[in-house]
Amino acid sequence: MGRRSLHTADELRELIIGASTDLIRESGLEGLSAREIARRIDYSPGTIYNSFENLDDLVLTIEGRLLDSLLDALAALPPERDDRVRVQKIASRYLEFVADNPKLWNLLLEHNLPASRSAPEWYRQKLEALMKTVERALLPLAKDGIGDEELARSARVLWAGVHGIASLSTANKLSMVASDHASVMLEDFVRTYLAGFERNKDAGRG
Amino acid sequence: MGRRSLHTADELRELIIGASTDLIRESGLEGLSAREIARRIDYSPGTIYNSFENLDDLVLTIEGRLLDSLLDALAALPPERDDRVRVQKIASRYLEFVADNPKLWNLLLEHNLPASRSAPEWYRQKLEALMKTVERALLPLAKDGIGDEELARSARVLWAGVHGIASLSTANKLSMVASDHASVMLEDFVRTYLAGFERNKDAGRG
DNA sequence: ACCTGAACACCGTTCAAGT
DNA sequence: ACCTGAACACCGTTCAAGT
Repeated sequence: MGRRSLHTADELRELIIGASTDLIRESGLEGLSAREIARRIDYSPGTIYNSFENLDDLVLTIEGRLLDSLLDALAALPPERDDRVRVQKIASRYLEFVADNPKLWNLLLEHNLPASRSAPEWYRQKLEALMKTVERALLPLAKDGIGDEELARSARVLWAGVHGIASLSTANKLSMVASDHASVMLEDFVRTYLAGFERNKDAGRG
Repeated sequence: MGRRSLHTADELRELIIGASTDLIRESGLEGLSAREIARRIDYSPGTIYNSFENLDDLVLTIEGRLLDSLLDALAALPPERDDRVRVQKIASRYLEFVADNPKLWNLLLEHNLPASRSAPEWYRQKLEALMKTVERALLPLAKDGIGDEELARSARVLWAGVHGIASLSTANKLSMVASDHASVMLEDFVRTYLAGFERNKDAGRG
């Protein structure tokens, strides 16, 4: 029938992203389907493929926005005098963010690109920005003259740990973390890790 | 047509599990379908539903076997005089296991039961057994008179961290961990965490 | 008793045809 | 130019009917 320009290309794109985000919030990646999106925005399934190459691209776009809002949330954190507290705040803001958007966050873990594709450059850059945030927070606690590489590794290790706790608690995975205890565990983890990290400052390896 | 008893119920069950495991090894959870299993074992799709209630039950069974073999692998670890080295060995045996069975291991992360179901008791027990292994390894490094609860929490925190590194590296997720560096990061993580953990032995909180 | 295979209610994606 | 909707190749699951 060719209903023409009821929405601009941009509006249509946003409609699709909005409906998809709703669907994922409601029932996760499993709940997302091109046909269901089409039903909700009152277009035919085929239309979605004018705005996005396929569902993977749509999901990647949503993941990108999610990473942006996490970056914003971390950037909005008030300044902190105590460097250890600053790392703690970053970690708990992350946990809070994940807890506020559990299904949406799970996208980042559940969604696998086909083996033939790897994540686009802009996606990698957002992750890189995230790591830089952690590195900056960690730097004041590091021993003098720590190398870029060692700092980067420490930040990734710390982040992986934070991520492990957050993801196990939120996805209710390996059901080992009661989610109401996640914040306690996280604080415990960061404190313990930082204690070990700062110990490196004074002495060599234990 | 009712081809009768070509295989016993048990044999059929094993055929299904075997074909499913192959499929997952080849192409992950996405590659698994009742119809494809049926094709491979030369039965009709309906037959699978005589052996398993549905695909979730089948997947849960496979996850159980995977956890069993991890438990076996950890139990087979040779004794170790140094307590810190023992924890390191457990962690790296875990990483090795995950690296050897990446897609299969990903089941544990990707596969979500419907909200209406929670994991069966036997499943929780296997996870509990895993945690006990970590707790036992951690105990000699803890301060005297550490409480059961604190030990349990520390073990979970340590495990979550190990898990975070392993899962990010294997799933190639958040593409922040070059997988050839995973073992270095893991060693770094365990060393740093243990240093912090043991510091608690002597002093109060930092 | 065991197994089939059609049936139902779904998918993602493409593309000729319509306005 | 934009959108449709039928078409193709798939799903999970059920269950009457066959041997």
